[in-house]
Amino acid sequence: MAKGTKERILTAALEMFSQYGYAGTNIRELTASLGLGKSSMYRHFESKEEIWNALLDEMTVYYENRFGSPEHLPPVPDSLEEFVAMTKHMAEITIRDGKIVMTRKLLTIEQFRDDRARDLATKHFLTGLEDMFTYVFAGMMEKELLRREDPGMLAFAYTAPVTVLIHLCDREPERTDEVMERIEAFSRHFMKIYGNK
Amino acid sequence: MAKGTKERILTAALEMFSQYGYAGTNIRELTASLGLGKSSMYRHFESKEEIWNALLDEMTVYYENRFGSPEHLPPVPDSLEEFVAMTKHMAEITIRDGKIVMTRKLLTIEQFRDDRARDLATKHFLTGLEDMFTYVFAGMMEKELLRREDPGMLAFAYTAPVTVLIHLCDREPERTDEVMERIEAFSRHFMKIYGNK
DNA sequence: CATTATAGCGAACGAGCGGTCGCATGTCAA
DNA sequence: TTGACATGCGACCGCTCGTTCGCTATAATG
Repeated sequence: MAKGTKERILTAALEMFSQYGYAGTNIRELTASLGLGKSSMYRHFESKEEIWNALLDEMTVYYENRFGSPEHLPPVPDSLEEFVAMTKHMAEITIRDGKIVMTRKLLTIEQFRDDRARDLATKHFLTGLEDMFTYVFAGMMEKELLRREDPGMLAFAYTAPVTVLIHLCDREPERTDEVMERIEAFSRHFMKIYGNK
Repeated sequence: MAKGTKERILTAALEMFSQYGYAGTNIRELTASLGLGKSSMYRHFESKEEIWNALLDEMTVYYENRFGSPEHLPPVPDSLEEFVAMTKHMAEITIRDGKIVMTRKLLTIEQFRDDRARDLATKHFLTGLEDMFTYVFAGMMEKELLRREDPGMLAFAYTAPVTVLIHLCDREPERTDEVMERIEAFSRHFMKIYGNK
């Protein structure tokens, strides 16, 4: 009669949904992976769909905490080298943290079927990072670290390639190290192009 | 006894798989959408999975034709403006052609479940365009249109953002016009940054 | 101690799944 | 005309799905 059963179910669901999709996941396997009987799940959720909705709720909250408010903006770096280090660190987290990876995979898989997943996908994969880096680049321009350009365009030009590499990593995790190197190399290239001498 | 039944089944399958995924699609609905009896499908394919494999075969062939051989490389533009026009035209096709869109969606949805889909996804979303534009940018550097940089890095920095926008379009097709404008704006920005005066 | 709520279990249910079977029909070669 | 083959159909089969049910054991409440 463990207290954390509901959370364990959600974790297992995230794991299976992100691998096989909502339709490709069945309750029996899900509960079995927790050493739980099929029917016991229904003590905690009304239906399979309620699990799905609970997961999307979690993701919405997570997104709000991570990107939703100004106080969670990263500090504006004081040098180009610091920028590279900071973004490398952020990429490291976003690629190695299993829960974040699974969240991304889930949104990738279900974006065409579920409207909430669709909206979250656009935020997670595009606007979230874009807004954050628009702020960072604007700050770096203030500090004369970067040449004056539209910071929004720069944010897009920077975050989109990183996003593509992160997706590559989700797809082929055995290439994680290679991807991390490419992210760093791209960051350096980007700073070389846009940085003030 | 239409001759094209097999092809019609494949088309309908691509349509449904790309929307609901392989697991979320059932044969009854698929055949019904063609005005065909459920069992008639088995005259043309041994199983649901054989349809899936046939679709992947088609995609592999399509990829080979589009990106696989040197003779399908685009001409190297003679001016920065020509580059913008060319890429805009390519984007237009890739975004508006229903079959290409569905292929992309299918690979997006199934990339974590099926190894062949995974490999095709990496090619379609990354290496294909990258190789093509590495060639284009190298050519443009020869013609002194672009400053001399690693053409591979430039290809990545250019194609990845375009890919992200195309994915946005797959997810929210009502934003197609906006996305096309962003692609053009990004292309111009890119030429402004890397182009020789 | 008695009672109630909570959280687990296996059996079973109806629906829907992928797939098979036997039969009907149209086409075409002999 | 006949026989063989290709293509269609609806009925049906066995299985798996999400879900429900009745029951038990433990924990909390008074």
